[in-house]
Amino acid sequence: MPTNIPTDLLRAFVTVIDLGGYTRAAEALGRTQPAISQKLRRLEAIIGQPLLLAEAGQIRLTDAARTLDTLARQMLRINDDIAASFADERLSGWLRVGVPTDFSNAFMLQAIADFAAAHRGVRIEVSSRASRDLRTALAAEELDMIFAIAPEDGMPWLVQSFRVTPFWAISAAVQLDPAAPVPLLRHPDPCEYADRMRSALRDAGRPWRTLLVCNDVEGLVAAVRAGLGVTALTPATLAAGLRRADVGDGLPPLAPLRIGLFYKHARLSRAGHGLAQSLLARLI
Amino acid sequence: MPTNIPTDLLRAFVTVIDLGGYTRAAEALGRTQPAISQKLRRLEAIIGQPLLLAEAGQIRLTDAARTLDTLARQMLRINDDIAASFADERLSGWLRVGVPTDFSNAFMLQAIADFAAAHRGVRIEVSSRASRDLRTALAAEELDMIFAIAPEDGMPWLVQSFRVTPFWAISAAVQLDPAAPVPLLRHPDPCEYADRMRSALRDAGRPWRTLLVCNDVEGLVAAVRAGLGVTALTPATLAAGLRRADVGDGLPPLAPLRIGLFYKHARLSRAGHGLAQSLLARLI
DNA sequence: ATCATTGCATAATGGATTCTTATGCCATGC
DNA sequence: GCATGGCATAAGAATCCATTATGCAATGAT
Repeated sequence: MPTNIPTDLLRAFVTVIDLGGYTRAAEALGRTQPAISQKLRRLEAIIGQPLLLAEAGQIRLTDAARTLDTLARQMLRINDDIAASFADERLSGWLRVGVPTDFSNAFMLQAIADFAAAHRGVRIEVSSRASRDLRTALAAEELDMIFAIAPEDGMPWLVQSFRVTPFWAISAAVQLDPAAPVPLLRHPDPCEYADRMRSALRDAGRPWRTLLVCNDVEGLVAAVRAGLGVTALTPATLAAGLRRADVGDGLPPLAPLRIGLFYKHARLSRAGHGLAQSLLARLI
Repeated sequence: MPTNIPTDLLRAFVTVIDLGGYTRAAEALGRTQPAISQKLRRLEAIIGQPLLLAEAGQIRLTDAARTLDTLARQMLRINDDIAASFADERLSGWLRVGVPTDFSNAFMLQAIADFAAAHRGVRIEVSSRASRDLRTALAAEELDMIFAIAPEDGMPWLVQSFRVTPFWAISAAVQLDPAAPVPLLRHPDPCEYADRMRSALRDAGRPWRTLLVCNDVEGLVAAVRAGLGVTALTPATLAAGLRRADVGDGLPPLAPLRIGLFYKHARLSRAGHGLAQSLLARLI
């Protein structure tokens, strides 16, 4: 007989974190402040460890709380999926979505566009920046929902993550000279893909030369297609005229990275949950 | 303010399905039969639709119930993950795990072996069969937990699924003759990979010839390495001496398939949940 | 330094929820 | 025709949970 963790306790937990206080969480959830206090206490009793430390007007998370935070958000996402599956209401609202520059590709935009087409009442504003800027923007509530690279050691507001393995892309018409340094085309630093290309080459003892630094993926793809050099792409960004390159071309495999969906449950509208569900269904 | 779906209602729901009756579910959950009845009624009130129809000693699921079943199991899996995260107990027991023949590769076995090494009290018996046989075995409770190909139209006991995109593998030393029929190495029918290879070739108007039919992946890989022909592999099964082949080699892309983890919540021990969690963390 | 303010904890009460016991109903099978 | 197994329903009892009222600690302003 497994332990059932009441959903409303988890909801209270993440709401307190999202809104930074018991009193504000109580307002948002339509309860009084002592009710939230008791919910947190009951949750701590179930978990068997303290979770939130009230400290100088700030909420501090224990280690257990950080672990629970990620899992609780996953569980609430499914809860909201269930609710949405049977609600059958017209979604509407205004959503500010952030995607990393190196992932703002046709695939993601297509998925968002499809959702927007299916829910005409939802206005979506997509903003494309570096992952770390996206996380700052989510914290500051300038964005409602972001996809960003997820640090392996965890980070607040992570709802779901999935692995993406980048690979080398080269023009279909070109063979790499194994004697010459690898001609690298990449995004400007800081960039997870650039990091992975360099560390893979470094580990393999293969020299390289950066030939082009370009902000958007389309530019890199065009340059690769023109035969200028190689870059790291993902299955979603591999375009016509390009092929994967691998050990056969003298290029070492690239380490996988982890993309995460982040949002604050207490801040996201039903339309936001709908979009999250729709995107994750296509991504996983 | 979103709807919180009480975890215990979902637990009752899947337990009734898993054990095929209210009375048996009541025993398993340590409640009386009317308590389970009422839980189900409350869940139906939240969902807004009838879920289970008692019919001739059998439980029949409505369409809504089938939808809910998958999501409820996902939510309970996370619930049990949370419980396991803070329980910190020695796992022990006996687990019968099923993996599809075309997925019983080193990667999966390694992951299972790692878990077994970390939890010495758990004895694991891995059984490798065709996906459809695995599902029958799960239904008959000859297996506790299976990975199997998930039909797109849903199927009972699906807890989590993820996409796998197969690709063509060819010996690194060989070029395919574009004029000749594609030399196919494959598993015996029924096989999802074989289906995908044939339908991709058929759609592309490319003729093929089956050169070898072999039950296990290792045999196919050896044959591909020897230069006999091509087969469909996944990232986890791609071995040394092999390379991906793609449109550049005259081979059309293969359709992705969906692998699912299936188990009956009411039947799976804590050790089983631990293994599920451990495997999914490495797969997603 | 003092006092008001903000924010969480705690106690006690009332109400709502949910379990149990008791019982009824409807199949199926002998 | 009657017993049996299995779910539904009703009513009482126990539990759970939210509220009001109040206390306490920390912060910040005068």
